[in-house]
Amino acid sequence: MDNYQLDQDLSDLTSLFHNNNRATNDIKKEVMDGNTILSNLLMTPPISPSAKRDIASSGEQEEKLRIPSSNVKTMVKKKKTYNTNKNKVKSYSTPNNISNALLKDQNKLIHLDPVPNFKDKSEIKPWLQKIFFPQGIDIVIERSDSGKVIFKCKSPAKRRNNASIHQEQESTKPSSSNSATCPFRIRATFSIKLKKWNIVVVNNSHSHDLKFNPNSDEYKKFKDYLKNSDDFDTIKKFEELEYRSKLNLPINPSIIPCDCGLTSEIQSFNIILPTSKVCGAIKVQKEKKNARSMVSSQTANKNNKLKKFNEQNILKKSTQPLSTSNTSPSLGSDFIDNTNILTTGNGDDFVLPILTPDYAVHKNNKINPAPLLDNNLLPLSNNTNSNDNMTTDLLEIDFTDIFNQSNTLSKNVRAGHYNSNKYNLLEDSSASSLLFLPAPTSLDFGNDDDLLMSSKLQSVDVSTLLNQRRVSHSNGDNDELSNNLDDINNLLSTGLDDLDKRWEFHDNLQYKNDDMESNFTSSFLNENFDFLK
Amino acid sequence: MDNYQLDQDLSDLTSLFHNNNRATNDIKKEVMDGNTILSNLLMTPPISPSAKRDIASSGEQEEKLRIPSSNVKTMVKKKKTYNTNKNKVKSYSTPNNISNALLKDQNKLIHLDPVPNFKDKSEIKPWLQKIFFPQGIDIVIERSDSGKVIFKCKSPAKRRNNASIHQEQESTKPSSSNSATCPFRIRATFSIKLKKWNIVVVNNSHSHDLKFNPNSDEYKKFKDYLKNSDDFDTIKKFEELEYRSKLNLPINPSIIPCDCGLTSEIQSFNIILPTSKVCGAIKVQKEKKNARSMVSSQTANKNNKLKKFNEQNILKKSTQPLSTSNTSPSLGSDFIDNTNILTTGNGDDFVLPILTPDYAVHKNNKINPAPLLDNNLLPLSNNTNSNDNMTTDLLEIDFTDIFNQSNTLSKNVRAGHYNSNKYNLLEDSSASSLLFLPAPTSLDFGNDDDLLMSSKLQSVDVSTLLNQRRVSHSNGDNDELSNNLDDINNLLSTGLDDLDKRWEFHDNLQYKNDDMESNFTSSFLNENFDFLK
DNA sequence: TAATGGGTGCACT
DNA sequence: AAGTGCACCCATT
Ligand SMILES: [Zn+2]
Ligand SMILES: [Zn+2]
Repeated sequence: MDNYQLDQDLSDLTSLFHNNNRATNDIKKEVMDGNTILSNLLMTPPISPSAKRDIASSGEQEEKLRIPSSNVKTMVKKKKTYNTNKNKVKSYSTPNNISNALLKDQNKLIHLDPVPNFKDKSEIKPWLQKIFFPQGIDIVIERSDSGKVIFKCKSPAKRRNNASIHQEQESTKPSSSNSATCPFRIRATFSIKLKKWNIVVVNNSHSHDLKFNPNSDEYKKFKDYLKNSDDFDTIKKFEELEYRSKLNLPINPSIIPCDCGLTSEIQSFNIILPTSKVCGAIKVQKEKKNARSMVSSQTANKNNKLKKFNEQNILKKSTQPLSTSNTSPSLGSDFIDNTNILTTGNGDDFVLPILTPDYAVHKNNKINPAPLLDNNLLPLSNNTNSNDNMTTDLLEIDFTDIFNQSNTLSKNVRAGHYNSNKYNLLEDSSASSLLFLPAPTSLDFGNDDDLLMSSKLQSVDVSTLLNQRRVSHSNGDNDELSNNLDDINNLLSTGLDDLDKRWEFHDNLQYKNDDMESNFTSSFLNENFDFLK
Repeated sequence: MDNYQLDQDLSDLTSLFHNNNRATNDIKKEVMDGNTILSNLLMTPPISPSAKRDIASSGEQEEKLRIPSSNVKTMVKKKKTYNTNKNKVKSYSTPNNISNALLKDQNKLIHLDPVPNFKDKSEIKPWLQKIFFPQGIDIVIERSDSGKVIFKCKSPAKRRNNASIHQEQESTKPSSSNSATCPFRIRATFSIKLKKWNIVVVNNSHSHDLKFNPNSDEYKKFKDYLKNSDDFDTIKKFEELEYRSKLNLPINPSIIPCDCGLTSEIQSFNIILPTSKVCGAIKVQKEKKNARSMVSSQTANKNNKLKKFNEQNILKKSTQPLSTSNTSPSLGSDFIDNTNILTTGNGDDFVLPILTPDYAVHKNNKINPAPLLDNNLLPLSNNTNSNDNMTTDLLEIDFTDIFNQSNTLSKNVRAGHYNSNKYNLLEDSSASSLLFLPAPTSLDFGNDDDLLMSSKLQSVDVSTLLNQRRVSHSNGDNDELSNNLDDINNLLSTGLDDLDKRWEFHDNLQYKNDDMESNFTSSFLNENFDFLK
């Protein structure tokens, strides 16, 4: 999965070492003489991946280092590791509370509980999509069988449409941010004893930004499913989500019901930017267990048993999973009695995340906008999406209250409310999670040169979001206009409070925008956010 | 895929560096002081994969080494290449002549012509399997849509079953010879205009040995297909092929009819070992064309057209491709008038390849036997395969004539007949095929230290085959017996003729065998090959 | 279906 | 030699 990246790592580390050797050539001389082989190894210009594999795997790094002969088809000892997640700390989350868990438990297993009593394997994905689309995570099935479904997230950076002709430059393609490298996984396994599906978020981290994309194929299929399920409530909620996304308004995940039966009221609207990058994830080290008595693998026909079970019992595989059921996954009556449920009590003091707007900060300090927002962009036009049969008039939604509310409550975050939440039910694994950043009790910007606003758990208020939104709304061309941040900062100054240094960008920061968008931003701000002035 | 291994490499290299630092601590002292950052970096015990990713992707390794911040996305330019095969030299082959073409045209596109008028996409694979199973190529579909099917070969080296318990050593797995790396491809594309399927062998080379494996899943499915098709002729032929394979007898590809309508009589039985490694393949270098006028990609909806065509016309997709048809792909009446057909005339002087027995020679001079031949091994037992309903009694087959014939005719190869064949219809592209080895006019063994008997086009006779067969028939355990080659050579001396040096193995050559197999070999030889004495 | 990890055929996009 | 969603597999502990 990650081999290109790791390959890069290896060669980069190699050249690090190499440069290190050269830079301190005199001093290193004797060292190199004492380690001729290693040095030679690092001096040879291109080490092929396979050659490097051979080098690294040649023995247990005893005393002598030897250069492997080429063309050797060495049998590389390679051991699959199993049960690597057994050592991970478990956390539990209700589906409604998943956004908190995703933020906090980045190196834990997050058990989703409760889950509906799925009648069919195909019902799991839409149910999860209801939860994870608002989190900006577009899930697809990576692998499945009769008793297991592994979901991964379908990250963006896909095939680009070449709009311009005579394109001398090749279409750039991010080499390390495709979905294959993203470690995020959700595992659903069916327990025949309990006759229920267990759902666990396995690797809660991402190699890419999180952004709800209403144009994705998966989302379209998901909407079709909702229509076929006559789940009008969810349809309505997702229309709101969609609209907010196109306006880059803050997204409140709680607007989507999870159908888990626990519709705990969400009372706090504090806004938190979720981390968009892998930040706290520490994969559990794979332990080498010495040979213990091996059980004979008599479980070979387990899948067959499971199939038989499915045939004889409730689960019936449908050939068209997206159009099968009027059985919308739902309602408390479907639930199995589960005494293991750990809930967060009454759900008070939840800190809900919202999604970062459509942008990505790159190392070279360019802000790359996400591709193409369609022409539904303008909020007050009648140019709504082509989805017919919708029951809600989106123009009737009033976002002002939400903004006021979040703007107000975000101050509670700074006042320390954030740390008073009680959703961490198990012990914190901070001992093993060296990279984990605790939730901030005060906002803390501008002290991170390269990261800009990502990579940290950050509490912001609506003005920040609007500011980001402005930056993010370019349409993907290469024009680079220098915008006047001061205007925006002045406009939003009443909302900045004590957060003055927030938008002191790097000197050489460049970001993209276009005129239409700028105009729209200004007028939109003027029309809708008088309270900021 | 390989990230665990590369991960290992990285940490191994890290600890190499680390140990290096410690072992030469005094000298390194200053170096480390001058590179505090790097050293610290390497000193921290567990570098998480993501952290390593971040480290490696930090810029272009200029002069200063700095610790990069996380979350940097580097954009790597990567260009898809299209029409890479346009520059390849085309050759044409009838299906019956494919074995020649595969041997000779290793860096050409081999157009198969004629092909039947397939009623359904699903008919293509079985038809190709009839051709390529006898070549030792187990094809699977890599990708398909309504107008295209890409086949690749499913190479061996799969998941091994662990026979022994308490296996301290991990299951070894060849790291570079899996099917993903084998370049061999067959492309079938449907032409709407001609209303026919065109089939082209695209990359005629392999990264592995070619060996017909009757135990493969694909072959079992293929046999099921044949049964459902009531194609008794083919069933019979493949039973013979299967039996020969298990006895490691030479396989004559012509025994399988191709149903192309051209049943040209095969008259020559010269035996040639096909190359088992990538030897003559030169992949066409992907050319960078400077910006030329790009044609607008208006072919986006071609697939839709094809689908519509398929719906309106003959092609109907069946949901169960292996059990659909009594329409066995067959017979001249199915053919479309095709004026482009290039044939080989009367098919005289064809040099037919046979497959190497079940072995693989590795660089370390160990002969690794192919996995597990089942208990059908003994030729004279009634312990035939569990496939019922077969119409032939395999025990009635007399192999002696075949051996005599091939033994006799193999001398024609040495006499120069081999080069007199006329099947190369297009101009030879020897200018661009630097690695292509012309067909040998005399046999030539023992001058290849490492490759032993692979990587070259070689003509052998039956005694060689028997000898190889003996070596190959171990059953995969790790015992290494030293066998007495002299006995075999004496036994077969009358067949060796002028080929004396053939079995002078390398000194440190070790090969595997077991007692049962040795006994079987001896008795089998004694009973059936009196003519050799 | 105990839990967990992975390979890969192949059709959809 | 499209990339990938997904399912049918199998592996180890
Ligand atoms: Zn992800
Ligand atoms: Zn191959």
